[in-house]
Amino acid sequence: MKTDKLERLQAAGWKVGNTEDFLQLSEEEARLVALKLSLIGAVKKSRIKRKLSQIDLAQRMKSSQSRIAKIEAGDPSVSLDLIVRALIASGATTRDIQAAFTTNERAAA
Amino acid sequence: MKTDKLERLQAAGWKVGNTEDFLQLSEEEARLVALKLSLIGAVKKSRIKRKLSQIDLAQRMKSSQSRIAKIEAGDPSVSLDLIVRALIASGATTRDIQAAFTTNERAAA
DNA sequence: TTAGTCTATGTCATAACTGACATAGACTAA
DNA sequence: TTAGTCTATGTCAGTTATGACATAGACTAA
Repeated sequence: MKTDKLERLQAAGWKVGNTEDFLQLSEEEARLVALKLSLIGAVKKSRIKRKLSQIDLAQRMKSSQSRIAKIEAGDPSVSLDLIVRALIASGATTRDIQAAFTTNERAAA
Repeated sequence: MKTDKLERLQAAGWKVGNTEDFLQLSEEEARLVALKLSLIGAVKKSRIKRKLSQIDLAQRMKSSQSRIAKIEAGDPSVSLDLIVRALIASGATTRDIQAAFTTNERAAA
């Protein structure tokens, strides 16, 4: 764990002893969430760019409109698999997907 | 669809009329599979690089050794979520993940 | 040999995800 | 108003993914 974060947490009154596992996990969890959000944004951006309605995209990937809405709303029931499938189906290029990751990197830094 | 691919498929005797949806889907499916494989490779590479056993990595991400083995074996029961979580837990940097995408891009080109 | 470490594979109950459906809200155009 | 299009949200039965466990194989070192 990074020292500055550790200090901030300790200053906030956190006991940072055997809770390292927990903190470590949180940081990784946060990274995954940030990544998902980034990809979700890319889905919506790509869909709009191609002038596709949620129904259009749903048909392309053999899903349903409600699921597309949930994807874009960041619903917790949506898997990373589905997000990426939507991204691909929406016509996003590999470069677009990479860009989403890059955005994620900036946000995490 | 790209013309060369279309021609290859037609030459192979495929009827490329109203089966476009199917072919389109296959192409997207293939892209997802390629992406997964690429990330799987990155997981193993990152794990080995950090000298972690499958058990070590499993503990880091609160999973099990058998699941790590399945990830690396490309078992169909493994989700993209789990692969990416393993990748993050293995200590892979965002740059490493991006590199996996780059590899994928080359493979798809 | 024996023991230890690491990885692979199968199974299973539980948990998580999915598409489909209903329904509602926002907005636009007759 | 009315109808149409698009999106949001809730529910649910069926499907898929999960961790845990057992077990086996490969390899190394005593």
